[in-house]
Amino acid sequence: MTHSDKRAYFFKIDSTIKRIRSFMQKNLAEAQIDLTVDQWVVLDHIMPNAGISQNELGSLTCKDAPTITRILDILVKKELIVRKMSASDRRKFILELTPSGKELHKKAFAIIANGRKKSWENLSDKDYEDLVRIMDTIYANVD
Amino acid sequence: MTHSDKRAYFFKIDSTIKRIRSFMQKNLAEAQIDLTVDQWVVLDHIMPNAGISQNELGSLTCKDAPTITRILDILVKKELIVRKMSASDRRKFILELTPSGKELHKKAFAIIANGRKKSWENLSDKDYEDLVRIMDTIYANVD
DNA sequence: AAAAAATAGTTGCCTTAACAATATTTGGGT
DNA sequence: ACCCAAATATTGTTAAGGCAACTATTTTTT
Repeated sequence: MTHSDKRAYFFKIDSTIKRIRSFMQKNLAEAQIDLTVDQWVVLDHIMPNAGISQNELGSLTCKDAPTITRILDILVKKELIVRKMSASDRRKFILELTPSGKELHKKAFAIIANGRKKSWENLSDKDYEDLVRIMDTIYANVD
Repeated sequence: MTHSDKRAYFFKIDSTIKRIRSFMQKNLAEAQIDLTVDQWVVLDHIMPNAGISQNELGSLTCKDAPTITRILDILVKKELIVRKMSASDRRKFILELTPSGKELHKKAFAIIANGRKKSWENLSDKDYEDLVRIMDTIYANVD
């Protein structure tokens, strides 16, 4: 491995993740699901965490507060989630999926799971372990 | 490895690349270099390819034509590159770094190389091979 | 109890990304 | 020579990310 190979690793990851994103987006669109990939990620993290606050959601999804605000604005407009006032802390919102939000989540989950399977073809469990370890190591290195 | 682990691989890569990007951005800022990471990527691809066209640059950097147009607009405004008319094809521009563009590239390269070294700590050459293979496989799977 | 600090969320600005539509130029086929 | 298709670059729209500034609450400090 040469130095010039090593140079490209950021770029390699960056272009791959862009491809995966666009692949998933295409799959959602073909299934007539009106969600962006990031909207999906947010929806998917509210699903098992009913009552979560926006800040907590931001930590889970690795998105900053303004980004969360804006994505939630869109999800509220699409009537997939509701923001309820917190009784104990009037600064906070309590986030919950609406019935149609739950329904869409279920439909989208099938599409995403299928895309994930396809995108992982020809790769092994060992590869997955290695990938996670490498990502976690880099993550810690730049902390 | 459980199914729920496997679920997260897109998210794992996505959050890691965001961290690396922000780490590199911080390093550039601390070195008083007025470049975003994507502006750096574009500049770095023009450097060894003087005379390249915008479309070719887009292929090299995995960015679409509108994105290239807008990043180049910024680089031109910062007087780091120039767009020259192509003599043979009047649809094309010929891209070149200015003297101050070359100077900034040199300065930024040192910062990026250093950041790359730090971010890869505790990882091996074998890890690098595996990472590249995994990324290339996924890339091909979603093509 | 009053002042200060921390927390939760929003808004504004700039940059990047994907997508669609457009203008201009070039090249191939007839 | 002419028409049509392809190639090159630009503009517009919507979404998302990072950063800073701001409001409204809550908590801590004194």
